[in-house]
Amino acid sequence: MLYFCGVISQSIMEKVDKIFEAALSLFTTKGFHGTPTSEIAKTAGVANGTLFHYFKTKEDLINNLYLKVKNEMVEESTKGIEKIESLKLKLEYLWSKTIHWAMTNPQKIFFIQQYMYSPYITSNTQEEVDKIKEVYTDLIQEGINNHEIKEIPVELIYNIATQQLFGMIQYLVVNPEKYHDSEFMNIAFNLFYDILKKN
Amino acid sequence: MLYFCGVISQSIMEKVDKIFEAALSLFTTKGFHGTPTSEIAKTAGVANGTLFHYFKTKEDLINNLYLKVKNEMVEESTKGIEKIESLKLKLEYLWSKTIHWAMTNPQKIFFIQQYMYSPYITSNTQEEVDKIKEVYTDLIQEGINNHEIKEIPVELIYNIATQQLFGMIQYLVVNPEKYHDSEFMNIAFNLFYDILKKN
Amino acid sequence: MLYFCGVISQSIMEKVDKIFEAALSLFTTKGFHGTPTSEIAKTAGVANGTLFHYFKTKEDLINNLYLKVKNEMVEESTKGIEKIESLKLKLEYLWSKTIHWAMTNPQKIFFIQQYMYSPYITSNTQEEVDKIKEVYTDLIQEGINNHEIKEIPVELIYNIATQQLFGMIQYLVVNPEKYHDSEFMNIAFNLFYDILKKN
Amino acid sequence: MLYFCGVISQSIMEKVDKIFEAALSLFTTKGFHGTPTSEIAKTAGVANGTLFHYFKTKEDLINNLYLKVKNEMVEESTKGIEKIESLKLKLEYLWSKTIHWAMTNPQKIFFIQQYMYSPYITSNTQEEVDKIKEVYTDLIQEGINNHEIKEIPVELIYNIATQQLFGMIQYLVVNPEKYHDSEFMNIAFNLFYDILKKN
DNA sequence: GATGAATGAGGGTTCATTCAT
DNA sequence: GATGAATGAACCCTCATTCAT
Repeated sequence: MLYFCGVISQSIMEKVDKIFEAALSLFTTKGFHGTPTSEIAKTAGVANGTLFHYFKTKEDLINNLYLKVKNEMVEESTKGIEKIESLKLKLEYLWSKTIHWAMTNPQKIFFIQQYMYSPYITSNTQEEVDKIKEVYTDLIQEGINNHEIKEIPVELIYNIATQQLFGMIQYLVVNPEKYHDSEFMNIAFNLFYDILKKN
Repeated sequence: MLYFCGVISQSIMEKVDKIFEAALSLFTTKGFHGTPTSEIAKTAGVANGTLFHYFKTKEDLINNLYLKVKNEMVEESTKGIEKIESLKLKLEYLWSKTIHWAMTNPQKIFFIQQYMYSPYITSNTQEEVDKIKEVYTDLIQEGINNHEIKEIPVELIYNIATQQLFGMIQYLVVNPEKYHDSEFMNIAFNLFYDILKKN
Repeated sequence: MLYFCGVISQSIMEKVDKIFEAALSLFTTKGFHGTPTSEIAKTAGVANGTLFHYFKTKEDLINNLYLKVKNEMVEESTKGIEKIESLKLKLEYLWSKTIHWAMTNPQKIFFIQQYMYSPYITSNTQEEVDKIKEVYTDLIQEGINNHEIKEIPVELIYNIATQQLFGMIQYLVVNPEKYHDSEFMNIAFNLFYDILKKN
Repeated sequence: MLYFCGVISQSIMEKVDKIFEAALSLFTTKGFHGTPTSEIAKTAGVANGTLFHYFKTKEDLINNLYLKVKNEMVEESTKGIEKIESLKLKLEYLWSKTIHWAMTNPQKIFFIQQYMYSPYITSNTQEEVDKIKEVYTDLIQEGINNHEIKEIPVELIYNIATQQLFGMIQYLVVNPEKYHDSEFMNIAFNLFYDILKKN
């Protein structure tokens, strides 16, 4: 994938990004099958064939898009976390950063939810995603070792925490005024933290 | 839709059900787009045209299937709940029945997860599904009124509880031996109940 | 074709006629291909299969309908002509009766115009129609023999006269008020008669 | 529609024209419904999808074909008419040129007759065709103003003349030897002209 | 005779992908 | 690299026709 290269001409960068942008919007609203590659190209303002210079197939496009969005979510929510000392504050940092990212990128979070279990996402991509999630599971494992988090399988905690976070985001998308209610958000975080914390 | 009628000849009933069964299996493994109607018909052992005799379009089929599966999940998990007195036991009943249903119908729970946010499911269907979920939200509201459940918006609790339950199911699907470990299941339920229960 | 029989139960008669009526209306407005037999049946108020009791195929239906309508046009326009003596008056009688029939049965004349050259009308049907038109060609031949009509091939005169009549009907359909203008109608007939009459 | 552009690569021009040619032949002999688009493409020597690259639907194809053929008929029959002075000679020129075109393009005239009243031809197309026919109605109006043509509504004269011409063409198609009989053709034209000319 | 569920061949159309320019 | 005309396989859906009741 050329777009991972560091030094690339501006115009090429722009084209790939426009394709990603168009694909994100269209896949989310119309579905994978409901979106012709021709429409993606048209929306992106490039020629039909150009799309296939950057992505071997349509599936290749959605898989790369999925990885890119997942990466972005993790990067955005973990950026600066190393400065924080206590585990609880780290978790709160992650939790609120993730929610912030979701609230400012509703289409992206919706895209993730929609294609998480879709058969278009290959197992190869899933494995890549699994590597990314180690950032989170390592933190959980550390908390277990320090007796701050319950002694429960890491995978289970991760699943439950992630899913619960998604449930919270869903609620905030429908009730965005709550997002600015700090008292509510405080209670909400404790709903999350209480599951993890020991005793 | 004839299959809603009470008295119907066996053979017609069988045909619609065979179509549902084939569609469930194929949509789950190959996706909506990846499954030709011809393959559904062939798998169901009926003619291609027969499918369109019962369902106006392929989308009509998946929407009816989604409703049917959702209904089944709720019915199976709530059957007999009226005999139980305490709220906590009611919640445990629902929780374990739902997990039991999911473990014995892995394809159905996977189908729900996969098509929950898909654009193929119309808003009309979503509204029907929302009516079904009242069984759960009524129970939560009752618990809030009795001061047994936290005073948090019902919608939020429902979202978080549901999503967390899905997280648990995902874990059990990957680690089925845990399902028979009653100690584990006990801890697991408390992870669920602790979020809901007041202090 | 059962509907040609003299003694038939009322209900059967009615069904065939309702099918004819529905087919006439639908074929004219939506075309042969654009009209499913199921819609004809539904419009006629009979079951889908009933149509195929009376007509072996859809083509059989349109061919019989075409013959029926053509027959009706000829019968309606020639009824009572035997009482008239002069050739000119006979022609005027035919001309005005045909126009009258067309104006009171616009759908039928439109149907004839539309399917006259259509490939759905078999050569067999065309031959039947050709037999019907002898009523007219015989009259023309008689006029030629009596030196009242130009000595031009009968077929040509018939073609020209028929087509010109259709041209007139088309005009009257668009401008129906002219139909009640007897001065106009008189001029119009002479446009028709002048081509035929010798000198 | 690219084929309307003046400067176009030969190969594109050829493809559209081959599709038109194939469609004309097949629609005329087998009817609109009786002709699969796949057969049109095959006959034209292009891929099935290519047809839909140039025409949005099958109906779009027949409408464009109808317009093209009508246009050709008018252009062929009016080419050079401006050099002729007298109205009678102009009419004779039009009449004989039209018949000539019809005799050398029997399939095209048959196509026009067959689809003139068909529901596949949209009202939009009919309006376009109506614009073309002004060439003729203007000429008739001019003749009426000069007291050379009967004072009868232009629309009526146009209808009658057109239809009568079609009647003549039909006759000539069945009896082509008459087309070379100049005495016959002379009489034939007078059958046409006598309706129009004043007294 | 009348019905209408069931059929399955067939057709219009779409669209991912290619490739010559 | 970028284009977009061309492709043709594949799919959803229609509908004339059958046949058991």
